[in-house]
Amino acid sequence: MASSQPQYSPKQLAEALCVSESSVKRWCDRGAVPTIRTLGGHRRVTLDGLHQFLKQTGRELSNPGVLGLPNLSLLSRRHVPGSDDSVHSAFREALALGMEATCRRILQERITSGWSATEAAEKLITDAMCGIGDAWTCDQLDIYQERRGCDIALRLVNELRASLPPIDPGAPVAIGGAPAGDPYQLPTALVELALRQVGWQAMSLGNNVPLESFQQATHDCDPQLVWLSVSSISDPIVFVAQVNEFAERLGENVPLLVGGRALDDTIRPQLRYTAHCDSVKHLIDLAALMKSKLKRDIATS
Amino acid sequence: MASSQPQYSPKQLAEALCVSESSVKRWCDRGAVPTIRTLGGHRRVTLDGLHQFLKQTGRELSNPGVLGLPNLSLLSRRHVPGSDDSVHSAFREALALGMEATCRRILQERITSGWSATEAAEKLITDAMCGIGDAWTCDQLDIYQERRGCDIALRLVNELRASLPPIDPGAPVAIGGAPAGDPYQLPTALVELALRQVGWQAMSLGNNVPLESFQQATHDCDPQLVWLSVSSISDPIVFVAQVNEFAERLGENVPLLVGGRALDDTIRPQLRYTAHCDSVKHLIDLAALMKSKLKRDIATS
DNA sequence: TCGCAAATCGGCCAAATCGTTCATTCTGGA
DNA sequence: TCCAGAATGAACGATTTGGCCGATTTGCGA
Repeated sequence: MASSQPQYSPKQLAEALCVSESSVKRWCDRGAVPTIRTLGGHRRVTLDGLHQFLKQTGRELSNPGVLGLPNLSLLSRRHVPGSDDSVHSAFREALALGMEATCRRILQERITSGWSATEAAEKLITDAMCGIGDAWTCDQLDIYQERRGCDIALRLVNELRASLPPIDPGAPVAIGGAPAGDPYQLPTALVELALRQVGWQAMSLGNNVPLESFQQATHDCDPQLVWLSVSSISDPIVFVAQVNEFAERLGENVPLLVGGRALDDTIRPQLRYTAHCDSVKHLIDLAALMKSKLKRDIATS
Repeated sequence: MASSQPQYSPKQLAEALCVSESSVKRWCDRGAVPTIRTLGGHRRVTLDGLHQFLKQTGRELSNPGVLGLPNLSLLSRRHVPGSDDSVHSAFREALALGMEATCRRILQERITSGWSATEAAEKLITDAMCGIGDAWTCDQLDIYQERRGCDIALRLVNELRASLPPIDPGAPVAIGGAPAGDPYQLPTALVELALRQVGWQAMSLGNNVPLESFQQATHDCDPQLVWLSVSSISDPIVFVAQVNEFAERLGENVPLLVGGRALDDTIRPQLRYTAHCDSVKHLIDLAALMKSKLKRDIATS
């Protein structure tokens, strides 16, 4: 997360929230607002603490300006439906120009206005990378801009990943990645983020991992779920054969989720898999379902 | 080895703690922060003293970057680093097994015991990745372990990068990356980290970037320094020709630093470049030198 | 080694914040 | 409708904080 963490005094919060200073102090003392103290005993509230408070109480800053914060309600998802495009294009442009701080800010604003980390990341990043890819094939962008954009996006995803609450060690394990010949890191990183957010102990093996190595990893980690993110296929025939062998060995008990833009209508029918996901949203729903099913199975056994 | 502990001034602590310099001075005088004095009476706080203060008051650095410390609580400081070798092998093993938290802890202990972020990262990570590479070619490790290790290491480097103080917008610009056919992201990320730490506005273009795209980037960004990190070469003849053409176009005013394990004695003599760096340490020294030279040039012009 | 710019010193003061108390307003039930 | 309990907002002296100042020290380059 951002290295600089601003802090606010009760008076500032009071003005931003349009309540009295006394109330803010009481809320701090009651524990509703996470508060730290200076050595002399003055209350200080970090930005994280403020966000936590706002989220838990469903409150909004009626006057964010005094804290130097952007007006979140204007970005609210339901309030400005038509602004999606403008936000997306702003993000895409910033990513192409290597303006990492701007990208991070847009993503953060998206999240503070009610999107989940996964939703915001998927929408903004996949859209932007598609757009950059298109522009690149049209010679409007240079290769280095595409590469740099990938690096920045990966950093953002990793930051979101780090900001998630710690994983429950008892949670079911999921592993996955991108197969050999697939150089894309972002999709599998997004899948990992999504699964972690819905409570899986998800671990991405990375990109360009041969399916034999998936098999070894499955043996080592004993997962309850395996995903395969496929953005690029070098040899379709070999790919289909290897995936099917892998699926065969996985057996019935471990579901195999596949997805990715390389799995088009010519490839997909030839593959053995448990489910195909068109989007991360789809994946999340499936994963949540499987998690609760696992829980039931354990409870009944 | 870093023998003497780093020391911080009240002003630095103030920024890291998000309080005023006056308050830090008062806290020092009150005895809350263990303080030593220079002969002339200036206050200095050692890293140990800082730890003691943070632990006793249950406090965290809200802005650790300005002290060159990683962005994590210093409370969990178990000071049992052991010998260099044992630390290295522990890190290597944790990386191979995907134990990200352990890796992060070892790296941070290294930094809080006086190493700079760059030094610690280079020593631990390059050593570990070499070791993992060796074990992999010997069939002791699986491919997925190597890929996962790279991903984790890259995350760690990016976390250190994020914990650095914000870049001075007036600082000289440096760009660089790994050329086409080179799939390694870590080396160029480490170089970027190192340059940022010594005050450059460094931006990595990523891996697998064609030299033509380097040229475009040079045109777009107008850097004062360009680096080329080469860990793998597909076609040596083409590579040499392209690097030399690139160096030619760069001209005299923009130094080209090259490095990486692929530049062996058969390749290097054929290349045009300003300097070759055997290690990141070497690179840091050179970059610091060039930065001060730039400063002088600007001052005299 | 010397000189100079930047950092730090100690002290001072206005403004902010502390904890507390009390009057007022809001809320839900008899 | 009335009342008791809870939350809010305002006011108080005591304490802390943050910025300012001229004098001194430090660190770096010539």
